Amino acid sequence: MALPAAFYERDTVTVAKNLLGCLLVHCEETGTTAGRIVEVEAYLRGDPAAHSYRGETKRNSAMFGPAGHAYVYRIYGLHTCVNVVTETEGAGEAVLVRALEPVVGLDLMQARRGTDDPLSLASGPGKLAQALGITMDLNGTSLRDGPLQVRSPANPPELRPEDIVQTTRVGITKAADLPLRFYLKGNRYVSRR
DNA sequence: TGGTTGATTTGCT
DNA sequence: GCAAATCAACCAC
Repeated sequence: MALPAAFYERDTVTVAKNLLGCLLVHCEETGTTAGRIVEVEAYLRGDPAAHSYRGETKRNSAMFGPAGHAYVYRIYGLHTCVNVVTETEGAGEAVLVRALEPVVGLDLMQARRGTDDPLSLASGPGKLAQALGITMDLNGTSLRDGPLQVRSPANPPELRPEDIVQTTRVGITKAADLPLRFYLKGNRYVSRR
């Protein structure tokens, strides 16, 4: 089921850790695809690596919108990345979803990604967006009642603190030393170890 | 208004 | 290991 607004209206690191194990679901006419979130990164206020660092712009405006909505952006002209907006409206904080373990609609994901290897379907921010068919028109939409949703699994497995690895973020040049990346320990679908 | 830049992926050396 | 692909947004002039 969809998560309550209060889930997102907490400090971003807490939300990031609690998103691990949740499902990211995309429902559309073509079919439904979904995956379990196994890797995330937090982007905070005052964080030089965050898109919100220099204030609100046309591109990052969704990051300053209400918590529980999506911030979707395009990178390198060809890849799309998905964020979960957190904290309070105007904070400019979000969690980047970096990897999924494919759960629903594997055939559709394989067709979109052009590969059969389950380990390559969604093990990266650009890959998972492509696998789920996420496009820029989902930018700013609600993750609680829109076509793209975050849901709690039917039987949430118990997640202990020692099951989560905390380390530095991937692919950034600024604030590269901050330990704001989180992933499920030992999970084979994370983007890199 | 023009030059620069990525929260990436892929394929080739 | 490294470079290309590819473009909208951003920022300095």
